[in-house]
Amino acid sequence: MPRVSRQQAERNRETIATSASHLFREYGLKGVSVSDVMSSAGLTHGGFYGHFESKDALAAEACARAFAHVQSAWLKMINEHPEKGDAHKVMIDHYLSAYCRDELGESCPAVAFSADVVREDSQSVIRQTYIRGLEELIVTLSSTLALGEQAESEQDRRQAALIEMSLLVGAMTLARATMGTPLSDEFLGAARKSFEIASTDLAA
Amino acid sequence: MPRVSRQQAERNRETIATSASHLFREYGLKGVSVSDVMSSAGLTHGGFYGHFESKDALAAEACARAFAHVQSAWLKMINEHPEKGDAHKVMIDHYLSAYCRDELGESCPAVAFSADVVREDSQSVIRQTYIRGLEELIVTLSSTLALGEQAESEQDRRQAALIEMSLLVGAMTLARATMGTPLSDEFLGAARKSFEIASTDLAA
DNA sequence: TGTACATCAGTGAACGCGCGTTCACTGATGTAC
DNA sequence: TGTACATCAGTGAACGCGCGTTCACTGATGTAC
Repeated sequence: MPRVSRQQAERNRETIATSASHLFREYGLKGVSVSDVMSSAGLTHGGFYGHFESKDALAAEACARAFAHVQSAWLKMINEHPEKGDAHKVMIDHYLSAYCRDELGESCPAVAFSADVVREDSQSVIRQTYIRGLEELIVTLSSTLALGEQAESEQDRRQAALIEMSLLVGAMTLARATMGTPLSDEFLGAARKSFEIASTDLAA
Repeated sequence: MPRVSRQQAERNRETIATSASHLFREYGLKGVSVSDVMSSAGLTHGGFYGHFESKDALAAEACARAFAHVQSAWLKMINEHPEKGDAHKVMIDHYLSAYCRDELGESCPAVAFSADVVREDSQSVIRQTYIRGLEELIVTLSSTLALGEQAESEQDRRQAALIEMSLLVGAMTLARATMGTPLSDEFLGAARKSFEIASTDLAA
């Protein structure tokens, strides 16, 4: 059934990218072949290079899409919780939920792609994509911070956001690596508690 | 030059395991072949299966060795800094140093193996090795915590250790992924600052 | 609107390559006398 | 201590396999009249 309509071809491209975004996050860049992605999209492997220049190019696009997805989810939460600090709490609770830990394919790209990105050289497209996506998440996270009443500097906000981002990524990484043991829930619980205490401190 | 002495054979096994421990941390389990490990140890690939049952078995041993190395480094710091809280500060400062970020081959195994471990099934030897090593690091880290004067519970200590471990792993992961950009140093700096503030709070 | 034909999205065989693992072989080591 | 021989650590060719990528082909789509 070759030669589908242009509209269908564009839809196929979307499906390939979406499948890749999920598969790469679940199994890693080297744990998924081009054939895996294509059959997951209901196609055969040969047509791949009509849509993407290389596996690396697909990986970069999959990474960008994953970041865009988290970014829009966070913006949605911010819109839906206009009261100061509410959105922040919702975002953190969702990020550190057991659901988010278990659904590897929906994983936060900052966690899922980190190991692969570290091992790419710094000029690679996926690395640049990762850094841009991460920087945008930090800015968004920073915007939700309701620090104390005292005049806090912009640097304080950014620093707080960097620490929070690190804690989110670290707790999720370790909770995933220890999945199936009590330690896994302990990591999520401890991190959530840490955010609660910080909020209380700031509110006081 | 086949048939070396038993002593030399045992030394070769050590070299293979040590090389693997460094290579796997730098390039990931799937980024290093058995041939890579063997030639890094100055041997040819064929002899590998005389020393290890499989690549997976080598990976598990390499992971165990990396954890043992960090554990002994921490215990050494604790011994050398008996004053309350001093060892903790030294450990944290070292962990979050630019040197530790840049030397991927010497990397903390909790960071380096996390992505590979997440993608192994929960019965795999490397996963069990990782979890045991991580749990031991947490206990050691917990033992260095000088919490406030008020009677803190054992749960408080453990929770604080889990949070600290998460922050260490997250900050290092993100600093590595953003290496070569200013953001990388920002992550390390922000995390170090976070530990300082926590210490000040506790001291007060 | 209908026909003729060029286009090109998708197929599946094929490419060279490197992987984890096996194995017949070699020759120094270790042992029995 | 010296000799004869069994052992076995390391070598390198070979195995089947799956990878990323290419390409000749097919036939429905898109277009020109």
